[in-house]
Amino acid sequence: MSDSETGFGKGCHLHLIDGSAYIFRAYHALPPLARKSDGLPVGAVAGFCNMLWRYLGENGASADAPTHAAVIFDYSSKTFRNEIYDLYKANRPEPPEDLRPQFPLTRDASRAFNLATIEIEDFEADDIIATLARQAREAGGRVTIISSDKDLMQLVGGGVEMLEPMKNKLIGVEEVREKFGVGPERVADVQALAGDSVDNVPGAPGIGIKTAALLINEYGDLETLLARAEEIKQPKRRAALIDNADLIRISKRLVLLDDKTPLDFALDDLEVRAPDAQALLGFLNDMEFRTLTRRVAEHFGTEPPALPQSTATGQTETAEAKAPDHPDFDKADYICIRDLGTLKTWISEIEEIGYVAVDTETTSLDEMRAELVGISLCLTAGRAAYIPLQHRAGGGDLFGSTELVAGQLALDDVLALLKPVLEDQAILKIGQNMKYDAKIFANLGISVSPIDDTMLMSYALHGGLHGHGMDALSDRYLNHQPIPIKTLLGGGKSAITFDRVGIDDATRYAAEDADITLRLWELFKPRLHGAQVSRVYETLERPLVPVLAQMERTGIKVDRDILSRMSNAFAQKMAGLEAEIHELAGERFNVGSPKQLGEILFDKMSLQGGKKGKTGAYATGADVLEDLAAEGHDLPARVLDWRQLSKLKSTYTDALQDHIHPETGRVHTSYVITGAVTGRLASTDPNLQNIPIRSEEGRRIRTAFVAEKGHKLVALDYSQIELRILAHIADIDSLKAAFREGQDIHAMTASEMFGVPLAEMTPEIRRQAKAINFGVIYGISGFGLARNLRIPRSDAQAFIDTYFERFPGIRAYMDGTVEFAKREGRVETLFGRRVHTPEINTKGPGAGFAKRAAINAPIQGTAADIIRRAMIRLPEVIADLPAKMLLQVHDELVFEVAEDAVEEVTEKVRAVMEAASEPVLRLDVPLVVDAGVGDTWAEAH
DNA sequence: CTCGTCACG
DNA sequence: GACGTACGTGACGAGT
Repeated sequence: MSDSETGFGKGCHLHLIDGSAYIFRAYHALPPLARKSDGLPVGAVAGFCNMLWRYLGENGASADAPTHAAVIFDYSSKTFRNEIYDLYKANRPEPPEDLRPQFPLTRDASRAFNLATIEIEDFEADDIIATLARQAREAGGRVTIISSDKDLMQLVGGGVEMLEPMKNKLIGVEEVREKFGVGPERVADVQALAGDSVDNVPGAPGIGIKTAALLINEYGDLETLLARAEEIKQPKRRAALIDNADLIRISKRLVLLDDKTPLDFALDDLEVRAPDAQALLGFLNDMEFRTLTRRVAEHFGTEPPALPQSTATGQTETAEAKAPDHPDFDKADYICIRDLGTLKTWISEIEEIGYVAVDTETTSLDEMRAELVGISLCLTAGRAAYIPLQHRAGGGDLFGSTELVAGQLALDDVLALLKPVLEDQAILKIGQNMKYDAKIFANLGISVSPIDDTMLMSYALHGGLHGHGMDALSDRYLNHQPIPIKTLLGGGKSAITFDRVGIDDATRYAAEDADITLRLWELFKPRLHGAQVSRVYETLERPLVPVLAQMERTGIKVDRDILSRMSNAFAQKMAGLEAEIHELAGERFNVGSPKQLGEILFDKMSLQGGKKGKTGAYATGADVLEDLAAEGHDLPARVLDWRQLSKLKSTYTDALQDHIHPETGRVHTSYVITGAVTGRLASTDPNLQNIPIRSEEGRRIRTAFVAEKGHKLVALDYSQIELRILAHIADIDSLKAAFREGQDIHAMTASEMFGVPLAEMTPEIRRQAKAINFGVIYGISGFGLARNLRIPRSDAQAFIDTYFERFPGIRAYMDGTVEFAKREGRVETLFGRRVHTPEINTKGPGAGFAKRAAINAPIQGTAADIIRRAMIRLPEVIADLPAKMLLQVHDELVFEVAEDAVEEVTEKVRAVMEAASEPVLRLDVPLVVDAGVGDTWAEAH
């Protein structure tokens, strides 16, 4: 330990930059970029250089500037940890091909910036960082580790802190505690227990960070815990620790950073040096980074060197222009409006500007039950206001006070002033998930229009890349973490509603939401055009908001008595089955527990079946039980019956009753526009898109969905829409002709493939062809088809080969789509909706998923776009008819129609649906819509 | 709070 | 050459 004999000491500040993490960040954050002159991939290098330049800019002037700094890299993926555990990081994908040649270039870049550049064979960057941090700490200096790697959190404390580079967030002991539930010195213990699937650290099965922290806090440290594992009360936990003690100890050695890495230099060698203009400019110029070269040249007051050739423009610009925004939220100017004068001033300003960001605070996420508590507005970034309206005193008497807090404007007065603004066609109302706010205002007789929605803008721009909730968007695009609602409302049983939140807290929270919304809007709005998704946003996303809001508020009538009677019947049958099952098993157990069932079947009765998956539990899915039942075992057959009833009862007949609105007597689902990456909607609370129909027993549940007296339910659905779209996209003449002639498409496929004339078609052959047709839409694989049809894999593969031979255009479509996705990172529907496929160029099973998803997305997505177009047109078409649109189930729309108008409505809706792709898109195949009418949904289908 | 299971298109 | 796979969802109970 002679390394403290250097000049580094008290007053010194060492920055340690995790170079490898920077590279991966840069690589994934930026579009692929190649050097113009020779095509060398340099996107990650460009991003890396930009980061370093920004880093130097931010730190050079700061009072807390580092005196010493180094960039540390991983030497290779193999380290001493592989000696301890050969599977360490074994499932880490290989770096992408176009990244590999950039690794040495990033070292060159780091040196060009005159930063000490360190990598050591056999040791991870983390170990080197740990060693340097220890040395600096022992010498009395301070250390800042610039990285987001959670492993490094072990090092925090005693003058060492971390800086999360993207969010610019400091991580100290408190933040580590927040993340791991223990202090930095025990982080490795928690990691050893919890394991890490990314690095393939085994840990203890069934124990995550939460449980691990709990145990470590109770027993002090890992060794004590392992020594006293017998004392643990929970049998599963106890067993997990005792059985895996060795693995846990190995895990600890894997996660524990080695702060004794042999180094052949001293801290003093890391002293910060100004970059050498010549060297840096030379390197940047070599890389042909035009913008950065110019910027750096300006900084040094020299001329940028001449480029190797004059054409080096284009892509480099776009890549380098993507510096994240850094709005300063600290300066935010938020007010609370408590008098009408101030409100009027704000309103005149809104009228002048012509737009405003709006957000409502309410007592519930369910718009049908929510009460308005307050409204926030934002005019310009940083300037926002909150209008408290219905805050109530918290605590108080046992029954919950209903007293309004003083100092709030009267709801009616405020709405009277705001209604003209919210309904003014010349004022754009901007929201995040506007459907919610629009429904709240609709409850109060206000029809908000026109609107913009930042959530939908993000969906159009970034579908497939990430979620579109406000927290995620703010974090990602504004580098700002909004106040979590949990800090105001608490969690779990003791959670309060927003009306019980203090007005000061509410103002900070609500005004911030409107502020963030406005900032996101300013950022996204101009990007829509550049990304060529303006039309998608304007014609497929935004106009859907009022349509869905109306459908959701209308709801569908559900007959409680029918459900209740079915629930009782199911309960009786289940009890009978349960008794039989216990009898067959020879003991009582919870039939609903896959774990207990697995043990009964495979341990006690020793039937054939294997362990599965990460948790080590037996698989007891329907396919497994069906196989066992087919072998003549009664118990699994009974369990299958029991499960069906259990599902129907708990998910449908019981749960649906709770969703019947007390006042309307109807069920009001909520559609999530951004719910599926393909453009499909998702339905929640309750999900009305998965009401049973395939089994006779389940189908009866649809008899509880009824029409109002004097009305009928009319259901219209697209016939084979996805196969028709496939025929069009892949341009398959024979399929297109079959659809034009109205043939049975599965029979026709079977006939083509197996050479059976249509007249001699058997149901079995047709069934197989049908499975293949579906498989094609899903991105077929021999394995998948074999499993679906329960035939040998070789047979399935032979089917697929025959299919592709007969329909070569389909294979061409698939290959072309995957090719496009690999090149562009996304696929598109026929209407231009973009679905990103970030995983497609990775190695490992993820790429397989991404490939099939890429094949499926244009088909499923185009179908979704078409029904969206129909839904958007329909309100106007049925406006003067006694008909309401109630539900959408992907390819089906359900209406409630006065009896005497059924025929007219059906034909008008059918016409709109069948022509929904036009005039933008003229399909080579007809779209056919089937219709059904009845008193209940079961009859209408 | 995650997993297995199963309902739909 | 092995691996692990049909696409897209949401809700429930069990178990921790």
